[in-house]
Amino acid sequence: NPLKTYFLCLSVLLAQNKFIYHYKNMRWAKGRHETYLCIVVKRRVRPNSLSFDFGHLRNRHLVLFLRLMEAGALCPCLWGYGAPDSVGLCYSVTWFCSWSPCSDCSYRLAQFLSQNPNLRLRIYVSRLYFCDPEDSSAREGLRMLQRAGVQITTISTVVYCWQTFVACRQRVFKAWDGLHQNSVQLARKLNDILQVGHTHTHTHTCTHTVLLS
DNA sequence: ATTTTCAAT
Repeated sequence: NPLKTYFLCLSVLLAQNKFIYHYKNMRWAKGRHETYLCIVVKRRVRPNSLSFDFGHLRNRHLVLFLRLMEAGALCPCLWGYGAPDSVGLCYSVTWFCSWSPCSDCSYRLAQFLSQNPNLRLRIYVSRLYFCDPEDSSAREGLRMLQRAGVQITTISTVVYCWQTFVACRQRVFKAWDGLHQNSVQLARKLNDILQVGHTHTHTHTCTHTVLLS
């Protein structure tokens, strides 16, 4: 039963030290041989009611989550809410990834999303996974996600994650050194990656800048 | 910056 497996793998709260270690957005993240994925699933049940699900997965469970989405596990019947008129159901899914998705995951996600236009996905990433070479497939994967309508941004503030996914939530989040600066640099790089293929907009922006200066 | 990278056998 894939759904049972999903709930077994989905843990709700993350230990503080785990969260900080894996979500640190430093440029050279040594030893992060794991990927953490915090997710929030919002589902519009009726025009004025929302259901809300959250938790975190890691490593292979990310692939499992993908597989479950592909298998239709987000369908209301499987989730046990069984609305008979589920035609207009809308999902809003937010991912907070420690590493950005690899090219394979991006490809599968994009494909899944094209078949499920009632699902909106936002992805926040702490670090970019294998995105240094300009022609890397990981970069192309991120662009593919963007074309599939995914909003990809870097995590600039982790307070929401801290309050939502981390145990001992009463403790105030203390930002690590360079959190903001790293996030600015990362955002710039991500922007560069996503700009490729949007040359018209880019040219326009450049012209504008030249005129101004 | 010369560096990092989905962790289970």
